[in-house]
Amino acid sequence: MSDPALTAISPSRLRQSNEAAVLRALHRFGRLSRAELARKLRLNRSSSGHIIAALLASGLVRETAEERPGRPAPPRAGRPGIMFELVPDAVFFLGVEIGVEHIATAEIDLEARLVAHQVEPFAGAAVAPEAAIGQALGLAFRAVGAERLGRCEGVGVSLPAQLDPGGFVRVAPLLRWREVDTPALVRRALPVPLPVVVENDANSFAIGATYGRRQARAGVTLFLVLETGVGGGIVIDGVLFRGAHGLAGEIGHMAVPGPDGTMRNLEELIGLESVLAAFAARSGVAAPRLEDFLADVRDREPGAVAVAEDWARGLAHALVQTARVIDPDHVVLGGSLAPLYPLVAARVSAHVRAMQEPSFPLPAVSTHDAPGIGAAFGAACMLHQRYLSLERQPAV
Amino acid sequence: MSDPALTAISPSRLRQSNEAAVLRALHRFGRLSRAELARKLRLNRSSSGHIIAALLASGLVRETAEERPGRPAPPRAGRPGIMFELVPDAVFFLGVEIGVEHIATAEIDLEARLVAHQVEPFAGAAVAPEAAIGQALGLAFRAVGAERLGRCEGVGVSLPAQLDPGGFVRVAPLLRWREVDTPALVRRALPVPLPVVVENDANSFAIGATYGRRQARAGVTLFLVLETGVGGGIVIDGVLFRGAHGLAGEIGHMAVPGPDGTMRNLEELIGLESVLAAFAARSGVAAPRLEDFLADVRDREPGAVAVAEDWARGLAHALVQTARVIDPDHVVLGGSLAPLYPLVAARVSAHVRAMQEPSFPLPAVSTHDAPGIGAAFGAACMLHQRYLSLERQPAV
DNA sequence: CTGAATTGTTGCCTGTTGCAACAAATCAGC
DNA sequence: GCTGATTTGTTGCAACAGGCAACAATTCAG
Repeated sequence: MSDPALTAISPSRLRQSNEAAVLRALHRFGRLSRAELARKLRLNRSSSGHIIAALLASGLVRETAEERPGRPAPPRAGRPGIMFELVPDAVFFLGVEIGVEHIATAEIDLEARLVAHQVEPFAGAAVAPEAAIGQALGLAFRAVGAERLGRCEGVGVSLPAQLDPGGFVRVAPLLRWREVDTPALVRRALPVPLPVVVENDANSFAIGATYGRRQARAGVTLFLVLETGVGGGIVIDGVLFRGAHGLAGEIGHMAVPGPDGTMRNLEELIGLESVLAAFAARSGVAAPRLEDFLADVRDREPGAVAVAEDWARGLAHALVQTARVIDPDHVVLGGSLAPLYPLVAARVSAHVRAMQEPSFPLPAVSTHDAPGIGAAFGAACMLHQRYLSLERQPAV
Repeated sequence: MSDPALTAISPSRLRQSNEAAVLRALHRFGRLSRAELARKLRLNRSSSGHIIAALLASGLVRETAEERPGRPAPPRAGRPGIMFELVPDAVFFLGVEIGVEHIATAEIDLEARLVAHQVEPFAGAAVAPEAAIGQALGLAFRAVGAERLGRCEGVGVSLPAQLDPGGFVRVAPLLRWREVDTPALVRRALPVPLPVVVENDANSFAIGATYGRRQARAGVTLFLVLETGVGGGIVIDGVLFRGAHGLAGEIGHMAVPGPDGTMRNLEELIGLESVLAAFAARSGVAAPRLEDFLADVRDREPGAVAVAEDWARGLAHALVQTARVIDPDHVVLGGSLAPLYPLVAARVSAHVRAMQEPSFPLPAVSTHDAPGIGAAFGAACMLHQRYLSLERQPAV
């Protein structure tokens, strides 16, 4: 309700905001001295000293004893600074992914590094929202001892659903949910009050992939999750762009001309099921597995190569159409079909170049090998990001 | 260079930021008392009193004498508040558009209302950058008396060019510019040092159209400029989204299936020249004017209607593809072809609905009647927005 | 060993907001 | 018309943040 741009800052919020800025800087640069912090944040050395003292007292930051082995500190005149770093296990964040076939959980520390994860089979469409959330949170908190509970600073939930900005589920066809006040259910299922974020699975994946790669934090990055469906998320300068209805980047149903020239849905063209079906038709294998297809492409079997070529053209078309709209500088491919990309990268590039005028700047395409818990990891990252943003509020 | 998210706040910046928040609130709500301001900005009444006192002293704000006639203030217990409002002519902002065929200027006041504008013919492609900028700024400042010069708080320049984030022109084919350090040229041509912003014409138009309509400030809005070319800009929560290379929303070269099913460039399909050419072919008129075409569509002449139907399908396709990527809640059409939209709105909607699954949320489409100075107005608005943002810096 | 450079600390200062109390101004009800 | 309730604006004081300048501590270069 209250527009953040229309909120004034009070001195206490100012301190909170500056402490968060120090935490962000430490997260980004690893270890810094008071003087370096003062320079980076445009503070006085005395002020950064005060802030460091407060963060030391709260246990979020500590002095680093040993020098980093990799960089032996170039000799410089002057008194050497005392380096500080985040205390990784001072706090932690949980993420859970409620999928159609499995539940995944992830725990990350203050440095946003994965410290624990679990995957468990799950009959998504057969479980009611309340039970599903209870099961997922139960799995996540089971691994957390009672003595560590107080150090949890937030829980993120990822769902294959269309969500409004507050996390309310409008409709989740794959789970057969409809009009579910997920945040309320999550809060009720929590052992202690905690900040909660509920987000779409593709968007969660996008944030998680951003957190995993430093260079993607600046600029505009499009993340695509290539499974049977094709999901997507957009991250702008490290912040998730949801769109008006949380559907930004969801290009799975984008219309793309198929090999025969007729318009098709993108995921009918480059989705996992369609690709395997096309491979089956061309190779004669009855129910091929993805690995078989990838192996055949690697071995340049003509049938597989033809299917891969169609895939490359479809992907290229989607990339070009998307680039025209959001002008990204990075595209990151994830999901189980992502390993196909390196095998046909040259073909994709050729198609892209053929469709664009030469002066048009092209995004760099890369793949992200998610270990199957990408969405849960990303959901946890959303709370890490929030914790390091101005609002380190007590609870929601 | 310095990441804004990594900059701490000092008490003096805090005050500046809170003063700007008061100005933004007054711009948005028109007139407010100290107590109302304190509630909206979550400040103490005493603090808002101090801030108002400072703004009164600087002449940016004044007491409003008479009650607003429209709303006769509902009777309420308690001492009535003293209302304040912006002083419109305390400062002003200039915008200039350097086009291919004309130069336009706009002057807006502190309330972002247009107070003066000019248009002058101009041989864009035949004038060197330095001379073009000199001519445009000369026209803009000629209307400003020497005694008002000190109240100018910024100049925006709009160009049909691809620009990097700093306003440096990479290439402007229509003007035949290449690698031009426009901000430097503008600063050199200014009579006094002033904040300067240089922006693409479609992006300028987008910001200007946002400023003109209140409800568009929140959410995601796509603006399309329909001329011979089709330009575009995206505004997210009132802030221009440029993309990685300033090309976000530039969907003119998006591939769209034409009436015969083959893929075509969007602007070859729905651009002004193509539409008039198709109309000429169908109607037999040699060199039809746009008004003739619109009149024929209105009169339901079969040839014109057929052309309009193709246009509607092309536009619908572009809208659907774009909606899949950025998920906007508003689409605003501008440019000389915009008046065609209301005549075929039902057809566009029908095509859009046919291409989307029913659950997909559709953006509301509307038209914006730019008086020919949309880009210049928008360029000025960018400086207004900047003035009301935290950074009210002395000059650049 | 000396000088230059850099860091961290320490008082003191300025400036901003928050708080509480109070006077002023209005409405509702008797 | 008067009283009480309510809201507003003002005022003095307190709390607290960061800036500044000076100083001691520590290191390197010559």
